Amino acid sequence: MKARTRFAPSPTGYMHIGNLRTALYEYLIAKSTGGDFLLRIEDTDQKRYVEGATDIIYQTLKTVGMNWDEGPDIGGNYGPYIQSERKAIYAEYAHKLVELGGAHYCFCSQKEETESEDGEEAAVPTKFQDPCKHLSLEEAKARVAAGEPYTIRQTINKKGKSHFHDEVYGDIEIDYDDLDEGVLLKTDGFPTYNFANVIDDHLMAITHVVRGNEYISSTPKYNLIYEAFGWTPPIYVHVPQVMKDAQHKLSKRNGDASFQDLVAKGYLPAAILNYIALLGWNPGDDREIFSLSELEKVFDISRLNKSPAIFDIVKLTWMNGCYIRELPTEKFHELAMPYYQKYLTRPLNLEFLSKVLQPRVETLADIVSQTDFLENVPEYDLSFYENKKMKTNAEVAQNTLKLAAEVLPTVADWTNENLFECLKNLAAENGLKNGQILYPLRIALSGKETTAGGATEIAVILGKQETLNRVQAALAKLGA
RNA sequence: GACCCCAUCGUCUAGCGGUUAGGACAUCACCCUUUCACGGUGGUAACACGAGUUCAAGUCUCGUUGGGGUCGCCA
Repeated sequence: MKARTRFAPSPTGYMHIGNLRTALYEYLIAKSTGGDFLLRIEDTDQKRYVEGATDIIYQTLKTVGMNWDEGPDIGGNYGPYIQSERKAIYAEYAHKLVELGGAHYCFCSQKEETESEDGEEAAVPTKFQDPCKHLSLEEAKARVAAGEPYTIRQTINKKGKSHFHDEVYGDIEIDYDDLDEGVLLKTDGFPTYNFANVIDDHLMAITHVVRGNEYISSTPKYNLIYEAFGWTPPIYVHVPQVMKDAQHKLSKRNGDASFQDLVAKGYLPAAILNYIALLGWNPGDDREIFSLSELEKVFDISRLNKSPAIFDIVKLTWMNGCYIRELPTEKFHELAMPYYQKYLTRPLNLEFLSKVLQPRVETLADIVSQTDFLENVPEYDLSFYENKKMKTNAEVAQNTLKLAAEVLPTVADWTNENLFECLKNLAAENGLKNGQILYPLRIALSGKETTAGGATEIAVILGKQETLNRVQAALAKLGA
């Protein structure tokens, strides 16, 4: 069966991770069955609309390669795909639903609704008993015709238990009495999510509805609407939340990472996508690295998880490192270039820098901290030359750096291989361990105890002249 | 408060009645080594609790506890 799924975000800001994961699962359900994935913008709440948010949605989906088959920008046979452009459709169906007995006109003000019978705000939320429900249809219509502001509210008269099946959670049973008769069409004529969703999903022939499990409790209400219209409800796929920690779900508020934040921090889109796919789903074997097209091949709804997953930036970081290492060298260099801006005016060997950096950074942003010494040697303590394993200290350094200073100028072809070979021979000739020359040299060139790259690699990056300068400066500092 | 959902190492998870409870990240140790990292090897670490059902329960049932969600003219 070819599935038709939809990603239906509201343009209220940037794309957060949980949202993107829902989109991914929708995309995968469609593509793993050879079906279509569509994009629908749910902008029925004008107050929450954020300028530019729609572009972020397009941008994000495109960046990760989740292309949609139908959507606001490319059209399709089921448009329009922006809910605000479908206002008339909802109104038509809402009034039809009233005629069918699935809804009624309501004239209560929002204030009346939130007050309990004795006029005080209820401490504990109680079910709203709508007095308008008992108005006769004629009377209600007359008031509507007279221009009185109204909403259309769902009518729930069923008794007993409602049942539905969810692909992830199994069979769910909820008492009709626990459902409230929510507003379907607002005073401003726009539908609420509760209504627009049902209408659109049916009209757009959506087969699988994927959404957060916070919608489980209200699903029977949607089914009642499908039922009233004589429509078949879609297959439900409720997915667990993506959490920040055990208590809090990932939210835009507390500065929790959004997709674009992560990208800005140097995470690769493919790695982010791969990581979130595994947050609530697994392939059934030990594989963890998947491209989008590989996911399309192995994805299976039945392997979706029920329990919430905590977003672990540490594991994402590891995975991102895997992706960075797999990048072609030229590609990595290209991605690294923006981080080299302040070094562009210097005669540094940036291609070689990228080669040294690639296997050891986990995010592109790591490049910043790994390269700070290239501009100039930071102040460092002579104790940096102290290293037991390498058998060096400031005294040894003074001697070995002197030796290096003599031989380095003679190296004609300034490559890592040549330099290493040369210094290794120097060590052998003088009965020293390689580390006794290389370690002090690295400190001299970088001023840091740990660096990306060894002594000779740094020498290549810096270039011959700068290397010789730094060795002289270090010797001076050592009092030689 | 009512209703719904969830529960395996710190984290993501495998497990679908019989396993020495497996993998990955993290962590620790060692190896490799031109520091750090990468890579390699090994270690520490989990079935929330209590009753049942069964020859046998992480796996099924019920309860308890803990956590999350819903109860908006937000989605």
